[in-house]
Amino acid sequence: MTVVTRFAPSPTGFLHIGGARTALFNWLFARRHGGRFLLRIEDTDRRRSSEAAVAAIHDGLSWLGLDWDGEPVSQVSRLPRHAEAARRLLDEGKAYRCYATAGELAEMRERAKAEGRPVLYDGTWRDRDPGEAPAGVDPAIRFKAPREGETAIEDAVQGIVRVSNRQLDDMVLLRSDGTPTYMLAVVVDDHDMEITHAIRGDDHLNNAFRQTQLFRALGWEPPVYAHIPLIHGADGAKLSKRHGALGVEAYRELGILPDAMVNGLLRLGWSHGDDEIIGRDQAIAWFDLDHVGRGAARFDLDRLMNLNAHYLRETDADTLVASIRPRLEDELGAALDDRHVTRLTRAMPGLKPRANSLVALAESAAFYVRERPVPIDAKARKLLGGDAGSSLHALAEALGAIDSWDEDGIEQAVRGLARQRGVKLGAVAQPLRASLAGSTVSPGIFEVAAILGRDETLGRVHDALRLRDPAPGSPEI
RNA sequence: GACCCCAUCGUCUAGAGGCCUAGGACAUCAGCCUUUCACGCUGAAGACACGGGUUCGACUCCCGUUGGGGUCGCCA
Repeated sequence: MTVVTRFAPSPTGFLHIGGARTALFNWLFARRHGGRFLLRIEDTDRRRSSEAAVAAIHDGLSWLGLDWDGEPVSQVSRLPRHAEAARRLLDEGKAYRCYATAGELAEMRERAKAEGRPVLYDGTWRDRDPGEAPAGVDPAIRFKAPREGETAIEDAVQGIVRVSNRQLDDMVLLRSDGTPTYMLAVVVDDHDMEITHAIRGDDHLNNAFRQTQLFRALGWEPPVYAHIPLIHGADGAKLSKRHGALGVEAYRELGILPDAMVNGLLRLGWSHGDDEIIGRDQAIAWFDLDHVGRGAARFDLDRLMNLNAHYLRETDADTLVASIRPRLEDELGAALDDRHVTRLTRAMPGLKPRANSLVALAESAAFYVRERPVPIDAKARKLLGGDAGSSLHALAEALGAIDSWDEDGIEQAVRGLARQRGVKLGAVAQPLRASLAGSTVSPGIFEVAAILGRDETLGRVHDALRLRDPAPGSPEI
């Protein structure tokens, strides 16, 4: 039997991390078993569905690298099929027409609530003579659910879960306007798409009972259900759009790498012993339903950032430069040329271990490609004050005398200078850093100078000197 | 309210009756490394919600309590 899973979001907003994780688990499970992973857009509620949301879901999945098999299925397109199933049930006496109005239903619920009974449809039209149907009212089609006994599901994550049939009422299959409800549509589509495993959020656990009944009534076998716990917000409540939940694109904006996101989402609810860093291929090889946790988890940005830092370090320089290029050009307001790109590429090994996101990486890389004079921040200016002047003069001289402009040569020159002046290395290295990076923080300063090149380095040192002692008439920096 | 699910450090988790003096990771703190900041390394602090059983022995099994979450739509 080929494993077939599906991700079935309703297109009412962006793809948030809960949905992303559900998609990931389904994708992983399908890939693990060499099966198919399908995408189905549950858009039977036309009023709340939007094309933009469908696009956002596609974008989100693509960004995460969760490729689906075949064309996405739009649930509305299958309306005739759904109606057909409802009609069949009607013909077989397993469903009936219900003429209750919205008002009557609301009243019914009020009453049940007041009397402390379960809030369920009371089945008024279940056995009522259709001849009593009020004129001019379009009926909804309801499922004739079993009233005795219980319904059980064997959930791959939750174990056996059973509920008394008295807790389940006659759900609507077809609305009075003839459109199918979610319950009917999922069952028919899961069957037609030959879904073998339905991995979805815990919030669907209760639906599984009704869906199982429907499957049986239609003479079909339900898929294996696996209800995974919801991801909660920092306050422990359900993650929802109105709850400040972020879409995956928000994490992309934050400079998170897809691999880090996938790893982070994976570890939220699934584990493999003490392993924390689990790459995509490893995840496919290892993923199973047995190790999905049963308790709800909260999403922790710190952990994600740590993972992101790891994957950042694993990424090669060219890819990284390409990734931060748009941000950099945006920041600089100018296009980068080949010289800049070469510089950045050489700088990546030094920059990578200091960044935990593409945003941070771009920020820390900016000084490499800024035009002179580079802006000097407040802390760096302090380093350039006091007696840094003579150090800088001496530095300019020593650097100017270097034969081979490489990291070793520069280090020798600068260390030699410090020794010669009887000061600690920091006394000359820090002013140099401030001049070159415009900041008190940067990769190793010999490396920075080597990558910047002799002319740029000396130019920036002289800029710093000018900043200290502006020559008459020269512009303030 | 009814029904369903869940419950290990602040957070994510390992743990399938003795391997637990409860392990790992993030975060926190201290130290090392060091030209800055990171990275890295070393160490510290930090949890089995509570109460009953079952058992020679419970984090692990059962029951209850408490707490949290979910669902009760002609939404999905």
